Amino acid sequence: MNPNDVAAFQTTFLTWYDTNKRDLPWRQNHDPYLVWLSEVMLQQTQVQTVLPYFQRFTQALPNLTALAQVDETQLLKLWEGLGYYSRARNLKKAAQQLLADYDGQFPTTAAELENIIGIGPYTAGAIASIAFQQVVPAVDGNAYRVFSRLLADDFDISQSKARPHFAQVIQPLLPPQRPGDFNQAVMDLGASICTTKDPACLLCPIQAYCTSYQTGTQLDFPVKTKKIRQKKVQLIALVIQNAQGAYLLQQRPEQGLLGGLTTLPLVDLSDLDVTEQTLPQALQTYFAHNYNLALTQVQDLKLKPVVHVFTHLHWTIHLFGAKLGDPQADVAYFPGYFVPKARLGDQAQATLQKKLLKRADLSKK
DNA sequence: AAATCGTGGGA
DNA sequence: TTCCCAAGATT
Repeated sequence: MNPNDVAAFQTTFLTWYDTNKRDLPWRQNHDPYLVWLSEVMLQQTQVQTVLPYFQRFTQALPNLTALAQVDETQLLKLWEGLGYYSRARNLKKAAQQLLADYDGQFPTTAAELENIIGIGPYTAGAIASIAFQQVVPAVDGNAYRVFSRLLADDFDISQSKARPHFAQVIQPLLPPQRPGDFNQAVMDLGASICTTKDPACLLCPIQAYCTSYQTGTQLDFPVKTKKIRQKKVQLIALVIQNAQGAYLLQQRPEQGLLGGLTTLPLVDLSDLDVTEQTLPQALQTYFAHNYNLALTQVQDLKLKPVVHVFTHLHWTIHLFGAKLGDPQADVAYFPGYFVPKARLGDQAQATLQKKLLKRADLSKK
C-alpha cells in the first residue's frame, strides 16, 4: 500500500470502528489491569464465553493486590470451566511479580510486558497499544485472517515465524494516534465480518483495499498447513465410596492437563493388564500395586461412556464403581482424598469432572 | 521447535 | 461423526 492509501485506509477503518465497535465491559476504560485480565481470558476463547467470567473475576478480585493474595481454591473456582488452567495460576504469579518487581505498575512497552509470566507477544502488543498507546500490533488469529486477506499474504500461519512476519507487515499500517483502537478494530472485523468461513466481504469497510477480495481468493487465506490429530484414549473413572459414603477424588499434579484440579480417579486402560485378568480384577490389582489400596466390589456401572475432547486428546471414559474394603484404609499413597457428596463442588471442577459426576448421578441435587 | 494445554460451537 | 475454529503461551 502506498502512503496515501495507508492514510485513507486508517481513516476508513477507524471510522467504521467508531460506529460499529462492540460494547464490551473491558472497553469501559483503559485500566491496564482490566485490559490484561480480558486479554488473558480471551486467549483461544470466544468473547461470549469470557463475559460472565470477566464479570465475576473482576468483582471478586478488582486489583493486583487482591489477585496476588487470592488462595488457590478461590482462584481456580473463579476459572472453572474456562479451560487452560495454567492461565489462572500464571495470573496470580504475574500479579505477585508486578507487585514485587514493578512497584505494582504495569510496564508500558510490549518488550517489557513480555517478561511477565503469561504475557506473550500478542498479549503484550494488546496491552501496550490499548492501555498505553504504544504503536505496536497485536498479532492474533484475527490479525492473521484480516491481513493475510487484505494483502493476499500467503505466509503459512502454522509456522512459528508467522507472528513476527505479520507484525512486520502490520507495523507500517498502524495509525500512530490510535494504535489501540486500530488493533481492536481488527479484532471486531475478524469476529463479525472477516470470519473464517463465509466472510461478509460485501459489508466490509475495507473491501476497497483488500487484494484477495479483488481476486476472489478470500477463502485461500490465511494459509495454514498443520492439522492436529486427536489421540484416542480409553479411560476408567472410578466411583469409590468409603465406609462413610464419601467419594474418592484424585488430585492432579500442578503441571499438565487439568493441573491442580480434582477428578474422579482416572486410569488409562492401556496401563491395565487385561490380558490375564478381567477388567475389575485388573483395576483391583492396579490400585493395590500403585496406591496400596484394597478395592472391593469393583464393577462396571454399565453407564453410557463419557466422551470428552481436548485439543489433542479424545477421551472415552467408562465408569466403574468400587468400595474401600477396610474402613481404616490408609489413603496416604493415593494423590487425593475422600469428599462427602455435598462437598464435591467446593473445589474447582473442570467440565470433564462435571460430566463424570452428572453421568454417575452425583451432581448436587 | 514441535507438543502441550480446555472448552463450546458451527458446519 | 468428524473436523475446525476462537483475542496464545509455555516448554
